[in-house]
Amino acid sequence: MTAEDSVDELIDALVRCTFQVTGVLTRIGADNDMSLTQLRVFGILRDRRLRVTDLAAYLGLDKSTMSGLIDRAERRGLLARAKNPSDGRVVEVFMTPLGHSLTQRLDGEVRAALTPDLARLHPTQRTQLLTLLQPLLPAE
Amino acid sequence: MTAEDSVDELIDALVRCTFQVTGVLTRIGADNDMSLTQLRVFGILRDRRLRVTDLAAYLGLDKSTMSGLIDRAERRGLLARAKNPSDGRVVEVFMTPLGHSLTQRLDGEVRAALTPDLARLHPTQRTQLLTLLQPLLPAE
DNA sequence: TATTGTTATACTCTATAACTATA
DNA sequence: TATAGTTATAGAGTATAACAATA
Repeated sequence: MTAEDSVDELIDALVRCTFQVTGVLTRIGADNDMSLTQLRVFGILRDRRLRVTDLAAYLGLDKSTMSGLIDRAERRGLLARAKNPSDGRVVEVFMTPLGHSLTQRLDGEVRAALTPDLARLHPTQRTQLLTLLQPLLPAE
Repeated sequence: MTAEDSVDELIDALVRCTFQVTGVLTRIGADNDMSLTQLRVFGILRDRRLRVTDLAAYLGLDKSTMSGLIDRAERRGLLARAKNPSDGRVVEVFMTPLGHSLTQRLDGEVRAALTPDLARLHPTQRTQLLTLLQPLLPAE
């Protein structure tokens, strides 16, 4: 097997793994009336308050798309908006207590769903996997 | 660090990695007017011809959703439908030559996008990663 | 009656373009 | 003028319910 083949095979596994994890996230989201995108938004806002534009850039979405996403989450009491006092154009977005508690619950469900598979790896292997995934993660 | 923490940390990396790869797939799909779901459909039909219901089950979608997805891809000449002669209710779906060539091109783009990251791993590490991902892949 | 697939409907996600308000 | 955000619009993705055709 050539080096190129080994990369191709790995990419194949990586893509299938991605769809697998995405399936888990999508299912758990759907059970709670949350889309995959909403899940990402909540993951990002867990420990931050961001402006609409920054949030959109983070997710690779248009500002207008963000407006809609925020609208719907705000209507459900999960997110809130606040005007920035030093620049009247800016709107900051952050999670409400309800949003935080939902996020925590969803995190628990995701862990519960994925832990059984990962538990089949030895602790040493888990450490290895964590290390090997680093090159794929977004640069800081 | 406890064993549970190590699993949690790994799940975190796995989810971030998933969003990263999903971002690559979404971007490449969007450049070719293909959604993530369409990409999955084409991945599945690469070497198969499936009935509408089986395709829906495979993707975890409703039959009616499949009808719409197939409609749009058929209108673009990428997929085709055929009646099953032995059961008049069944419709089989398969890729056209145009669909196949598009799939090949997209595969190339995905490889080109992900290879640089993976090339930063040694061949030995790539083999390790491939092995460690197996427990996460859907059972045969 | 049960199964396969489509259609009608409604809602979310998404981008583009046009707009308002602020700087 | 430029930037931040919203709104109007249009199309894709999604599920539910109702339907037609076949078994």
